[in-house]
Amino acid sequence: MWWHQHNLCFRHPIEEDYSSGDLEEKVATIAETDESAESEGVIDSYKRREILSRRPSYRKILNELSSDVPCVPKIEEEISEEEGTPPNIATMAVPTSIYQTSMGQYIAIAQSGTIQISNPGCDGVQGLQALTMTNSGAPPPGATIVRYAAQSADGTQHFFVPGSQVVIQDEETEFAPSHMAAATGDMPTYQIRAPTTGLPQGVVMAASPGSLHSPQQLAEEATRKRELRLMKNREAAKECRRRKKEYVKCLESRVAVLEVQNRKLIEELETLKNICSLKTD
DNA sequence: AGATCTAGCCGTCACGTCAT
DNA sequence: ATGACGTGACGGCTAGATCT
Repeated sequence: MWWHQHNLCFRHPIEEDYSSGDLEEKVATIAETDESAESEGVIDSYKRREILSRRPSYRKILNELSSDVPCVPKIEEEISEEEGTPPNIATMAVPTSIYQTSMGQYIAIAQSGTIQISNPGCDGVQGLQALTMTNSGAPPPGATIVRYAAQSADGTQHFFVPGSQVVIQDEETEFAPSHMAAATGDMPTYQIRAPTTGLPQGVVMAASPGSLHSPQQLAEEATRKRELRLMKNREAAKECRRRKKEYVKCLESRVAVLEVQNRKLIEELETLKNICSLKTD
C-alpha cells in the first residue's frame, strides 16, 4: 500500500490506496478516462465510487506512518478504547461512562448522576468542571436542566449521554426559569434530552419501539431515528474532516523534513565528489 | 459598486468495513 | 445479519479576492 512506502507520493485522490493489480488497472483506466470525462463534463460517478471505496481511515494511515517514523504524531484514539480514563477525571469520583465532545472535552457521568466535564488541555483539577443536576424545576417535561460551571463559554455544545440522550448547552438559558438564569449568572445551562432535533426543543420521545402501535407513532419513531442518524453522521463528518486535516498536515511536515534531508544528502554527495576529484588529481 | 471566481466549511447521502 | 462507524462525493452557503 502506498502509505507503507517510505517515499512520499501525492497522487490524485482517485489513485490513492489501491495495491491489488486488478484495482490498479481499474484505477489507471479510470484515472485516464477521468481526464477525458472531465473535459466532457461527464463523470461516471458509479465507477468512481467503486474505485474510491475501501480506503482505510486517516487514523489508521497516520498511525501506520507514525509506527514507521517516530516523529510523526499519532492521532488520538477514542478514549473508551485505547486511551482510557483521562488523568484529570480519574482522580475524581468513579465514573460509569466517559464521553468526549466534539470540542475535545471529556464528560464523565458517575453512578451518582454527577456529571463532570474536563478539558484535556488543562492540568489536573483545573480542567475539571462540575455539573449539578437539578431535576426538580420548571423545565419542560422530560428535560433535565444541568447547571454547568463553565470557565469559558464558546458557542453551543452538544454532549452525548447514555440512553441516546443529548446534553445541549443552552446559551440563552431559554428553558431555565428566569430566576434560575439570574441565579446562575453567566453560567450556561445544559439540558439532557432525547436527540429529537426535528421536534420542538424540550420535547422528549418517551415511547420505546416495542410499545409503538399507531402509524403516527411509527412515523415519529422513524423520524427520531433519522434525526439521530443525521446528527451522528454530522458529528462523524466533522471528526473525519478534522482527522483529514491532521493527516494532511502530517504529510506536509513530512515533506518538509524529507526535503531538508534530501538537500543535505545532495550537499554530502557534492562534497564527496569534490574529495574524490581532488584525490584523483 | 456589482459580478464573478475561488477556497473553505458544512450537511447529507451512499457505501464499505468492522464488530457483535 | 445487522447496526455503528468512517469517509468520498456532492451540492449549498459564505467570505474574500479579482475583474469589469
